[in-house]
Amino acid sequence: MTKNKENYFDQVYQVVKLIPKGRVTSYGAIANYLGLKSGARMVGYAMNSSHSQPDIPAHRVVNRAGVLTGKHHFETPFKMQELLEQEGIKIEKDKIIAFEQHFWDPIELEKTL
DNA sequence: AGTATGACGTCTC
DNA sequence: AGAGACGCCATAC
Repeated sequence: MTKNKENYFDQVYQVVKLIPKGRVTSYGAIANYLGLKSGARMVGYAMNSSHSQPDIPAHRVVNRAGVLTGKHHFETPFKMQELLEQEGIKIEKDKIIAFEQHFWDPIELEKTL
């Protein structure tokens, strides 16, 4: 398979789809889980490509500060905040309140095993 | 084909 | 302690 580019792009999609409802994670957390400590940018960029994926809750992925940096890439800049609020997450000034409280890390998956 | 930029994060000065 | 620059891999022009 020469064109089988299972980049960590696909890995990111899998992890993002595994994010439990009402929980959020950060780009760095995913990158760290995949082993890319500095590849946080790629995680976010993968989200940009997430338009090719049907079930990518990109609204559950925010930056390290819990800020909805990518909200502008959604259907509407308010869609991201709306989706998060629907899951019980409060947002203020595009920032998640009690971010660490809703923070979820893919590492917990293996840790729970 | 090469350059520039990007939904971030960490290191260094 | 605050500000600036770099790194990561891929896509776009």
